[in-house]
Amino acid sequence: MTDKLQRLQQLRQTVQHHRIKYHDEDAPEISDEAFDALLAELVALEVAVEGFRSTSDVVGGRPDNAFVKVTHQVRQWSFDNIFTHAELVDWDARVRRLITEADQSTDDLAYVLEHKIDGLKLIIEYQAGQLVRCATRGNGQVGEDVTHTARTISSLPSELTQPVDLICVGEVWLATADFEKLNQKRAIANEAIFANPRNAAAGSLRQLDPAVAASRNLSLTVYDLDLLEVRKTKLTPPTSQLEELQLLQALGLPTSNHVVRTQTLDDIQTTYDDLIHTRDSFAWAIDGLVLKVDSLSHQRALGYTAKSPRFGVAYKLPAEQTTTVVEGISLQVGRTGVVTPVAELRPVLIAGSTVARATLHNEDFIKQLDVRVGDTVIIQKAGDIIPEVLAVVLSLRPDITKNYKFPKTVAGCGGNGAIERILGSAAYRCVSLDSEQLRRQRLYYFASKGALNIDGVGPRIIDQLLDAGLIASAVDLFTLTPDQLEPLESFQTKAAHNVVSAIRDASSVELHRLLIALSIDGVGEETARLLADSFGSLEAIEAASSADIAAVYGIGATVGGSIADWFSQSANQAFLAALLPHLTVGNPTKHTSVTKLDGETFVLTGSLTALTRDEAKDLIRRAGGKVSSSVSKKTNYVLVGNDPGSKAAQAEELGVPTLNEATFMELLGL
DNA sequence: AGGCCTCGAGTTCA
DNA sequence: CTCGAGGCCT
Repeated sequence: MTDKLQRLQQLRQTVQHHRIKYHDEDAPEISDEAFDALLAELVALEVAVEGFRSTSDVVGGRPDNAFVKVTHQVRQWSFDNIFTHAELVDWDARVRRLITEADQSTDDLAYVLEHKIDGLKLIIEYQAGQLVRCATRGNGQVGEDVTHTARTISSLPSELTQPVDLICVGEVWLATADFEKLNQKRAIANEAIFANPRNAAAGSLRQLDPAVAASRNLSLTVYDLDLLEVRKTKLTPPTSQLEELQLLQALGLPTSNHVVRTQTLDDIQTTYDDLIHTRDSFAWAIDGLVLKVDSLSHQRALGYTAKSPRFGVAYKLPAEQTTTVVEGISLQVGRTGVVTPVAELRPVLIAGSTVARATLHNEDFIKQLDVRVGDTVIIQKAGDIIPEVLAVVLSLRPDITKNYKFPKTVAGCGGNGAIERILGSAAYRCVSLDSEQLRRQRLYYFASKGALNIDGVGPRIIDQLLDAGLIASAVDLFTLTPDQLEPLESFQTKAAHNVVSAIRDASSVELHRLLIALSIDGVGEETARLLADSFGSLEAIEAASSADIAAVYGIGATVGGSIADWFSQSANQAFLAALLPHLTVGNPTKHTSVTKLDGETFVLTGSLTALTRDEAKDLIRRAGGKVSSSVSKKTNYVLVGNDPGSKAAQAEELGVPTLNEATFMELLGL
């Protein structure tokens, strides 16, 4: 290290130290004049050694431009995502329709395909060919100034080949190999590891100290031209996305070598399928394929929705995976006393949300993966929602780890907290189901949507009521008065009345909902409906033997036994006797022969617009149809709403006809 | 014994 | 909303 460099570093540290003392701690150790002298020397050295001023403009520990809000001159959109070939076909059809409606020809419609790099969007501004500002995307309208760190990106030219004014957009990325090395180093240094290359790139750009950013070796791929001032130059404005890329390249900006222009969907699908297999062979991480309509005139015809441009879309590669660290393994006790181990993860961003926990299912699952506290694990979101632990990265296992031993006792279980393995199952369950926590959870369930559906009374409210001693069991809910609630913290007069009236509303309850609310083993929505419909009243169910119940189509010996057992226990009988006087139980009415959908089975996925899912289910049942929760060959129709889950794809696979909301209403004659 | 299908449990949004 | 496990039917 040269003397100058060393001096520079020492100066930086010293200046930073005094800044903090002065600005943040209000306890300066040296005079203002002395500080100014140090700062002046630092600025001079920075220019001499690095060619630009970085931390020299700092006030209170930050460069005064750093992270300053920047209002983008051109709004920064992001494309919608698609995941399947079917969605691709739909998108293409819509593009063609809209172009035709705009009186343009689709004969020359072409798409440009680019890698969707897993990085961080950067908006770059040049004036007269000189780099003046770099900003993050932020919320699309306002970002943050990161010029001081972006300047350290070696492929970002500080001067263009022509003295133009322009604003362009690119992706800042960290090579996968560098990302992994960086994380290993950080793991050894006991620093938080980055979840993915995108976070690492973002973290590097958001450094105060450009030297740190420089050490990260960031790269840039520019892919879009937002604004170009061609006066005073010989340039002609581009008329297509491809020409934009060529122009950006000619100006000295780094563009991608992996751009494809095509007119066919087959080519797009082939490129996508290839990318699934080759994504790991590129230096950058790829999370999809960006498709853009090539012609700018077509793009203008297509325009924007409130959320995103219509002329492009991101065709996402399957299931994002990432790594994180298991910081602990905790045990959850469910309403039924089943004990589930859960991995407490270092929070990590995956598929658009932060994940901090993931189920480890049971003892066998933990053994099979050999997950230990301290391990780095690979996780993914199954169906883009539920985080799932896939594997342990053994090479990153710390020196001292212990294999996980399932405990013998669990806090939250009744009695001494003992648990036992359920016969013939991988799961453990509390030996004693009589504990404060379990009663609490059964009470949450009692009030929940599927059971009594007491509006606005969720776990939080129930906790307050229990803790204040206002209720001991579900029975006590029905004698609450607003006066009792109002003294509680967080309860205004109105809220107190709302809660009491919600409870009153819920006291008029359909039989099957009451059955669900009782937390009988093996009794969920469907079984409860079967019971209600076959026996007609609670008294009839109470009187039935386990054989009587098992005789019901859809209920077998195990669940039949569990139901009869529940009603035979004196504690449960006492509970019912106390509860029933407060309720008006609605026995099921025999469906009068409306047989429009006679016996046909429906499965719902996605969200509906005109109806709620529950309303749709109700309509189906009232028309004599059945609602099931998973798609099989026996399913007659799958009703597909917005943002459908995997069931839509499953329907396609099994050849089950799908309905959208409109065709569904038609079918029902509405 | 094979397949269908319900239950139960996980989680993260607005 | 989704999946795995296990109950239930054929």
